[in-house]
Amino acid sequence: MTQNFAKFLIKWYSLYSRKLPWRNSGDPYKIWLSEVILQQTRVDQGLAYYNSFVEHYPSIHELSNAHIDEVMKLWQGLGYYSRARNLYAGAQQIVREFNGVFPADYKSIRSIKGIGDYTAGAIASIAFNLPYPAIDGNVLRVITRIASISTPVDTTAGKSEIHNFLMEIIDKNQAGTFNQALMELGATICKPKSPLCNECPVNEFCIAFIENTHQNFPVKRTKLKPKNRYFLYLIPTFMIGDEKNTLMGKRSGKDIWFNLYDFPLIEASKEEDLSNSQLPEILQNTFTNPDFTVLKISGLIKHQLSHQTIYTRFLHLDFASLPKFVVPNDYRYIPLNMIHELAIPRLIDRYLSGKNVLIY
DNA sequence: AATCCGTGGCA
DNA sequence: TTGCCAAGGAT
Repeated sequence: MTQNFAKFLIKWYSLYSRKLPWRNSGDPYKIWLSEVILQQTRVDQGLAYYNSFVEHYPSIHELSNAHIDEVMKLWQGLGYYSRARNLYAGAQQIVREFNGVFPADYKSIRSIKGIGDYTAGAIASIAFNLPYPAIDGNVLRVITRIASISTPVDTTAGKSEIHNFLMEIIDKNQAGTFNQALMELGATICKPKSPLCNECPVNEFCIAFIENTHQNFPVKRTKLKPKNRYFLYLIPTFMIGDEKNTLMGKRSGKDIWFNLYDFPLIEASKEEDLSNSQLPEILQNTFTNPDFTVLKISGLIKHQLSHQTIYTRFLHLDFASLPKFVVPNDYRYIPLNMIHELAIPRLIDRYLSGKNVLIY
């Protein structure tokens, strides 16, 4: 399959590829510039920036002698501005370490600021015809479909599997063309949604096409979709001697904020269960002594964690006696001025200092 | 391994 | 309209 795959792919590329200014330039600088501009960026969006950069800085020499302010100005609006800073730093690095000549070996290319695995492979293959794969998002999608690879692509195992597969099918005599063709195929035919499989030059090699499973690829590590949680924190206050206290406990178990301290917590599965109308019942089910007054209830606060979104309200209760709970627990008496001696979640710290994000 | 960086396309 | 997503590199 290998030979015909590359043959069909490259034939298709020669006939149908978009004509872009950096293609066939053979200039490592221009290829580098285009690859950096196209990181996370569509061709349509980056094209004008590429032309502008080439005009202002025809070679590494001009770029390395530019002023950073001007470089940033030219990059303005394109986003991911560290790319511009790294590009500039990279130009100076090439002047300093490689006498101003773009290095022609993978290791040196990879060492340049802002050049990672993908960009190094792209430059090495396109500018120097070295047999390295260039694995961008397009290639990831194309290859997982062709080879029906279900290993998540955003894992070390998945990346290495794709890399190994590519090393088997890459045309080592024209790796640059092969890589560009693969990316072009991903961008124009093997699209994320509604791929144009009937126009695909290599569909006969594609397991996903044959099995009609293209929509299953690429697989990404199931990022636990942020789950919503609804908290009601009770902040009871009461006097012990002449000192005002509250209750806090050390969190345990498998949940978030393990070993941090927080207030008595009521958690519900939906926001309505914590609405004002539910409060009397909640309090009745929580405390055995009803000798408290409700001082204040906060608005709804949104707190974003990596894998969950927590909506919280804080309810301040002032007790005439020591709070007694229906369900036994390990809450401890904490003088108010001692709260900040304890490790507490950012949500609570921000609430206490008035720096939280209110939904309403 | 997880998070941040920006913008535009898309449902 | 809002919210989600996009896969590169550095930290």
